Formats: sequence, structure tokens, C-alpha cells
Amino acid sequence: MAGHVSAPGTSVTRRALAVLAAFDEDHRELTLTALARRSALPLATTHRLVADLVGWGALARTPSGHYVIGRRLWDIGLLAPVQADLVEVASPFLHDLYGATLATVHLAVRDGLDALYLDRLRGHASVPIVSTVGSRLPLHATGVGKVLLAFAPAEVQQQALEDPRRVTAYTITQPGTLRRQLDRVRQDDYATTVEEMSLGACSVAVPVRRDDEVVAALGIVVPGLTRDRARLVAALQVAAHGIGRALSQLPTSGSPG
Amino acid sequence: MAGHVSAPGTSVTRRALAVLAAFDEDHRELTLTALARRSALPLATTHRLVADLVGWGALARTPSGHYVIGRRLWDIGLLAPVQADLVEVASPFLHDLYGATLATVHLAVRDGLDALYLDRLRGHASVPIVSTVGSRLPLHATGVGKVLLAFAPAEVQQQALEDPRRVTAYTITQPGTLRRQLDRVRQDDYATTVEEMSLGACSVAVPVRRDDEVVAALGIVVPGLTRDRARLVAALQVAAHGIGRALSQLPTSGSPG
DNA sequence: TCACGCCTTCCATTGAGTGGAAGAACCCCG
DNA sequence: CGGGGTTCTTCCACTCAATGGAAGGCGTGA
Repeated sequence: MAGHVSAPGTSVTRRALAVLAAFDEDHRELTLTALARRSALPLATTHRLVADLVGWGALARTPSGHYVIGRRLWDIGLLAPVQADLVEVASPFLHDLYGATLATVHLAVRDGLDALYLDRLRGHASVPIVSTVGSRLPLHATGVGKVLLAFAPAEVQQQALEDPRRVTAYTITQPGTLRRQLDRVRQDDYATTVEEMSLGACSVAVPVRRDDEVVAALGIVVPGLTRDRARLVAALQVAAHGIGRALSQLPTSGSPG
Repeated sequence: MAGHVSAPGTSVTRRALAVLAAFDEDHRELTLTALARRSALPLATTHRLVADLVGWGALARTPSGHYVIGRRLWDIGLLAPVQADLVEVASPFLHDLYGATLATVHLAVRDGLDALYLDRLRGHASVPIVSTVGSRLPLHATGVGKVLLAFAPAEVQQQALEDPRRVTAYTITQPGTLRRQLDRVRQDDYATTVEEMSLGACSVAVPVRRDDEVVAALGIVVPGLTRDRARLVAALQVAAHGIGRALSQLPTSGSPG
């Protein structure tokens, strides 16, 4: 190669993937220059890689000249086993839940130290929410997150409780308090949050079990909890049991959500 | 390089993408050997590429040793502008529609000569349906497809009407008949199908407009149309107008679905 | 034990990838 | 209208990362 030698150990594949990795929720549109900067690659190299990616459909170019993730990648991404069965099976139950409560409904799984949101139903006039499908939020500050954390392996809990990041003024950042809450979650079989992730938003969540193993969490977001916590928990548990039952009746696929 | 020289003109990037392209709806799990065969690459080459892809999270390996699309690709795929605003905005209206009709509800856009399903709400006991989110079905045999085709550019209509593929015994394959139906769709502002895609399933669909331009189609699938076609059309149009209004109030992003 | 299919590692060879540089295209502003 | 900025595209000599046949593991079933 010419001039500066690229750091050894980088493969072309990894570079191409680095270009894709430049996109995230806050950067859905990037110029070529921005792509090069964010993926730490020389401009000319980026240009060549991008040409290949666009040619295949992994990226697309907007009329304004910006690059975005292409439809083909969207297609292929949907083939991931993440949701294949779970989202599919859960979908009608989420609607039921939405119909019964008219609140925003969430389905999430644990991905490392984050709650990964697989599906969301949002009403017209629900509480404003940060999460979208595919987004990740910290385990300790969300309802579904607390449920997932409460039933996670010990080492995950330990890591998550090490340094809980503050999100709002009400986020619980004391490991001790959190640990007590998790005990409570296992005891009651549901978790709550009160403005710990977004101001003005409270949440209730319950575990979804497939044959005794917690595979997901089901939650709803409401403006306040005082009035009808019991009703919400009941509705959630009915739905969660329904999902669990439907899951264990599925053919195979133990792909870890 | 060694031995046989790979066909010139192939870039590493394209090869890596060829590996990804080996996956489709009927092949969500593949062994290394199968990947090599389906992407027409030597086994050793595939092995190396796959290692990179797995390392990054584009692919994952199941406990059984098969490869599947990884979660990170799912993530990134969701950033595609395909749905960004449309699905998000339409979601509550789809719920409303589902609540009002209890039928399976579809949101689709046109992608070339196919209807691309962006979202779907399915009830517990609806008619069995073939479509899933991300799937493509022919324009001439589906309700949403007929709507999208009716409002598509002339050259698209011409191509689509050239040789309409037969799907069921009731699929309309006569270009003349189809063209007359499309006229009717533009006149009535809704389309129907009667077992043209799946036996036992009929559908009604209406266009979704953003500032007079048809950007999507909204449809529902029911066992039969005789009883309450008028009611369904009314419900669909209310929802479609709502979506359209919400869309035109959005900030920017004219990214073509 | 052998045979078969699938996976992994090795390594000499070389062409695909590299990236600085030059220039084109396109702003915006005075 | 011309100059200074930013972003995009093309070029090309150099060379290292990619290549893939072959050989060796590993598991499984006969």
C-alpha cells in the first residue's frame, strides 16, 4: 500500500463494519466526511467502502447526499433471532394490554447490562417516552430493567450495581437500595419506577417466563402509580402468563433472547 | 494470492456482504459450509469472513454451531429510514384500527414491484396470514398492493401489469381486469381483494397521504367482505387521514420510504 | 475400525486494497 | 463575480492483507 501503512490487524471486513457502526440513534444520516471521521478511516478508503456498501444496498444515499442505512440491511436485520418468536407471540398480548390500560406498553429483554426494547405500543396521548424499538436503556432505571436485573445471574447484578448511573434526580444510584429493591421484585414478582428514567413517567413491569426461566420483561408506563397499581400489575401478569404459555408451546429454537 | 485466482472485480466488502445475503426468510440459520455454498465462496475464505462478522456482532453462533444474523445487525437495520417516522407515527392509529375491527392490520409501502410490509398487528384468532414485517408480496394480489399500484407512476403500473403472477385460484392475472380495478381504486379511494393472495382471506385497503402524495397503504384482512365493507372502509379512512395529518406535521425528512 | 461431513489452521503467493494528493463540484459571503 | 471554505471524487504506485488448496481435528454413525 502507499504512504502511511494502516495499523496492522485491521481487515477490510472490520473496516466496512466500522463504517456501519458509525450510525446510531443520534446519527441516522451522515455525510461521507462524517462517516470517515466517526469510523476513523481515511476519506478515500471510506469512499471506496461506502461505494461497495451502497452498491449492495447496505447503505443508501439520500437526495441531499447524506448516507443512511439501506433497506436491504433492514431486511436482513429483521432475520435476527432476537425477536423472531418472542415479538411475534407477544404482539397480540401487548395489544390486549394496551386496550386495557391505554398506557404505553413495552417488551424488553436483557442485553448485557442494558434493557433492550423489542417492541413498544404507544398511545396517542401517553406520557412522553425516550425508548424506541431497538433502543437500550440502563437496567437500574427502568421498570423492565429492574425485572430483568432481578432475575439475572449474580455476576450481572454485581456489575450493574457497581456504579448505577444517575439519569434523573430520582434515579436510584445507591447499590444497597437497589439490591433491596431487587429482593422485593423477586418477592412480589413485579417492579416499579417513579420518575427514575424520565420525569413525569412511572412504570410497572413483570417478568415473562418460558418454563420457569425469565426470558423477557413486560412493562407499562403511566403518569402516576398511586391510584391503580394493583390493577396494572394484574393486567400485566395476565398478559405475561399468556405470552409465557404461548412461548412454551412453540416448536423449538432456544436462541437466547 | 495462492492457487486459483479469485474472479477479478470482487472486493472483500462485496464478499462479506455476499455472506450476509446468504440469509433469507427461509434460511435464518446456516452452517459454515452452507454459508460458503450459498455465497459461492471457498470454505476457508468464508471461514475468515465469518470470524470477522461474528467478532463484530453482525452474525452470531447458536449453541448448535449454526450461524444466525446477530443482534448488532438487527440494531443497525432498525436505523434505516424505512420506518423511522412512518411506522412510529402510524403505530397508535394501527392500534385504534385493531381495537375497532379486531382484524389483522397492515401498513405497507411500495418497494419496486412489491408491497413491503412495514408493520402488522395480528389478533389472537385472526385469519391466518402469510405476511410478516419486512416481507414483500406482489402488488397485484394484495389489498395494500393494489392501492400502492393504483397511485404509482405509470411505468411501474405497466411493469406490474405485464405478467401478474398467479398465487391462488382467485388471483387476478388479466392485465385488463387489473387495470380496470386500479381505475376503480382511484375513484373509490379504496381497494379490496377476495382470496387473491391466500384462500380464506379477504382484504380492504386505503391510501395514506402526506400532503396529497400517497406514501403508504393501510389495510386489514378479514374472513369475508359481504357484511361490513362500508364500516371497514370508514374505519380505515379515519385512521389513514389521521396518519397523514400526523405525517405532514412532522419536522422534515422527505426520505422516500 | 473406517468413512463421512463439518470445522479449523497453515502458509507461500500475489492482486486487491491502500491513502496521499490533486482536482472537481458546490456552497456561502462580501 | 471571484476568493476561501467544505465536501466529494478520481488517480495510481506500492505492498501487505487477503487468498484458498491442502492437511489435520473432531464428532457421529455404521
